[in-house]
Amino acid sequence: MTKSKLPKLHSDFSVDCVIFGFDEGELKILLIERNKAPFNGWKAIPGNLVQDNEDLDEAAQRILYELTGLKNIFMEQFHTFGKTDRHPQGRVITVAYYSIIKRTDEGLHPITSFAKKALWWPANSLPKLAFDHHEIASKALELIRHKINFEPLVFELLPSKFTLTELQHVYEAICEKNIDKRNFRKKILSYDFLQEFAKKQSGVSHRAAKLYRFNLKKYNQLKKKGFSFEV
Amino acid sequence: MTKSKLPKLHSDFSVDCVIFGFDEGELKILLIERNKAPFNGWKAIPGNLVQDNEDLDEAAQRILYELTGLKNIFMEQFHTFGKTDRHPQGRVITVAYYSIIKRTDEGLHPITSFAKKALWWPANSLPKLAFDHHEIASKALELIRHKINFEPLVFELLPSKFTLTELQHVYEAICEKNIDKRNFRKKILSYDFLQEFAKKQSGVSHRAAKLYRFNLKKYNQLKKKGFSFEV
DNA sequence: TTTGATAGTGTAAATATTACACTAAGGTAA
DNA sequence: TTACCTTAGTGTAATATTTACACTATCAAA
Repeated sequence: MTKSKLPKLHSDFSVDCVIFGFDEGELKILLIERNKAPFNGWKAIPGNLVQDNEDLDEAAQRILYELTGLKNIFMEQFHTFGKTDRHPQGRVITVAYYSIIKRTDEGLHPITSFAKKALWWPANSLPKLAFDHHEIASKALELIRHKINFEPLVFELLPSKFTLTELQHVYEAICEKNIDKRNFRKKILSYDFLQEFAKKQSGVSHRAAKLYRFNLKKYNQLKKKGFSFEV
Repeated sequence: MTKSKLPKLHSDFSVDCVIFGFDEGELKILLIERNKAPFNGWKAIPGNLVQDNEDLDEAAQRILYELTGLKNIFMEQFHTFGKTDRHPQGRVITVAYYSIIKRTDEGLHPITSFAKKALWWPANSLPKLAFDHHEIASKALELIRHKINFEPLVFELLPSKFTLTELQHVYEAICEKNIDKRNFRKKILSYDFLQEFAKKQSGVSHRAAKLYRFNLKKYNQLKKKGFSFEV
């Protein structure tokens, strides 16, 4: 059998995008309300079939945009879900992606009619979800709870200027534990990848806190030298 | 549109199994020699198409067995590779699994004619491989180099009775670094999940070393308490 | 000018990590 | 039977990291 006579193979598979944000002191997950069978009207993780000419990463970008309006979100693949009965229309496996972003409500609306709307939901109390999306969301949550201790994910959740207390609160909310304020500050500042702004916080009715930004360049330099981030 | 009238979806996708073993002081990877187009005669990671009625994990078990004769190997999914042009016959994504096992040559032979033979190859100097299997193998290697520091993978590579020196050598070979003997022993024994046998090593022409075994139960107890393994 | 709220800071004790070199045991060969 | 070769097995002091813990500083609003 020569190469050119081999039978053509065809596949249907999907990607699902688990997007986390942080707001009102808690971790949120981005859901859509489906506008299409199966599971019409159900809440779901934004996801859809991959096109034939599309790499998986590209598909994730396109699909997230079409269903939620969010663009240029860096997502990383974390698991592929493939139970035989996970999709009522046949054998469809799905490659799940995750990302962590600064929560925004601007431009948060579906571009196609596939979804009725897009909405943020508390990650700790998921509603009933379409397909096996509960399993997918849970696995993503577990993953970021672990990763947050070794990678600078939290800075994706915060605005570009933040106070150390805000930073600490994000850690505490996601890991569900209390952290000693002095030790936290000592440690995070010792890494030397946070940069102080000249201007302080304003508009608060108490002593204004210093504002910081995350210096990715410095972080990467440190990382290259074998430095290991841990909170 | 009601659920029952939805179009049937069909998929072709594969799994690939990256299996690591340890022998002659170095890490080995299990390859097959393909006996089928495309890439007839090439070396490849054992892998094949998933059947419609098969979960991914089951498929990995079946395919590894058919291509290499190995049975009941616990494998874990680690990444899905999905470039549009990765398969000459069309759009086929592949879910890659990895495992780490005690190297064996008994029963190491293909069950089906899909593979000419199965063989161990040094993981650090991969030959030319079919498809994108070089990328898959490299990613798996990177993964286990990282995981070995946080999970008790090494005990999968060793016989059930081993000496501390043997254990140390596995770490040194995989991480490509030297470890201080006294510090290594102090640390690994302090975790208290190694159990000493009454009988010592035999058949060596020097002082016989104590034999140990890995106590998974104890390890899991410690892990539950929030203990974190690190070498 | 007092009050309330959060920012910001230091130290001592405990623990973990590192660097480092000799003696012990057992088999082999002279 | 002794000397020797090879690998097993062990301890300590110096340094670095982690933990626990409580008060003063600043600012705005009342």
